[in-house]
Amino acid sequence: VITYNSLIDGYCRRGDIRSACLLMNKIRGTDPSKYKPDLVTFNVLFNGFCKMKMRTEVFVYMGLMWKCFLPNVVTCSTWIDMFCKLGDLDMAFRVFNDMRKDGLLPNLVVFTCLIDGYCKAGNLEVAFKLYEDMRQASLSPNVVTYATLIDGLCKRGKVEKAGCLFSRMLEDGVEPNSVAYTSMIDGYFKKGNVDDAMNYLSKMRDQGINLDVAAYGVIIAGLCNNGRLRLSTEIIEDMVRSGLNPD
RNA sequence: UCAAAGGUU
Repeated sequence: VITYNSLIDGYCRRGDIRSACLLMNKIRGTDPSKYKPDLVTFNVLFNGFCKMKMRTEVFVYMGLMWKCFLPNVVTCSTWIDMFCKLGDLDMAFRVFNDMRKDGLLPNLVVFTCLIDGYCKAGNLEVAFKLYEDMRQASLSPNVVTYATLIDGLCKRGKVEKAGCLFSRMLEDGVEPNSVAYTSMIDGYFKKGNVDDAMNYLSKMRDQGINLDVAAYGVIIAGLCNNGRLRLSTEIIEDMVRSGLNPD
């Protein structure tokens, strides 16, 4: 089953949902006590559907799953993430409430999915309320949670608040990564504040965090959009020197 | 063996 699950996961990641489903149906069809899909098989398929925004297929397989398994935390976070990304926050919240009713404890990932959903919908109030809720549930926000909130603030133009949250993250003992820095840098560039963007870039480098392709993309575009073409060509040279190719 | 965050509009 583990081998099958990995195969199905591989198909899903390639975007080949068709092959994934065919394989799933095949192991469901080999009735005997030979192979049976387990909950992970369903989770993997759900994730594939979610990435492709195949909402109706999810409902079909939900029905199949219920016949043999109860959803676990991974199942629920996959559903919640999908509904959030489809913009159906009410449904996402419903899954969140239902899982608690069924005695499942939402974990860090579940909260972070919801927080991201509300951030992207522009509802920072609820996002921060969830951030408080998770702390009250004795869950410690990690760098993904913080990066999500920081990006939400930056995208709404609240770069100063994002900077405060960035500091709070450090006080909280959470190590920033390239994603958290990239959101801050992007936020400042979009405000036309090249100096503070470059400040965060220096901090990032001081901490020995390697710039990845997304980080370079933000910096290069930011410098270009702010008329600093000379500097941006230097950054491009850096990127090439570090062995990354502009994509 | 499975779930969450950043750049391209």
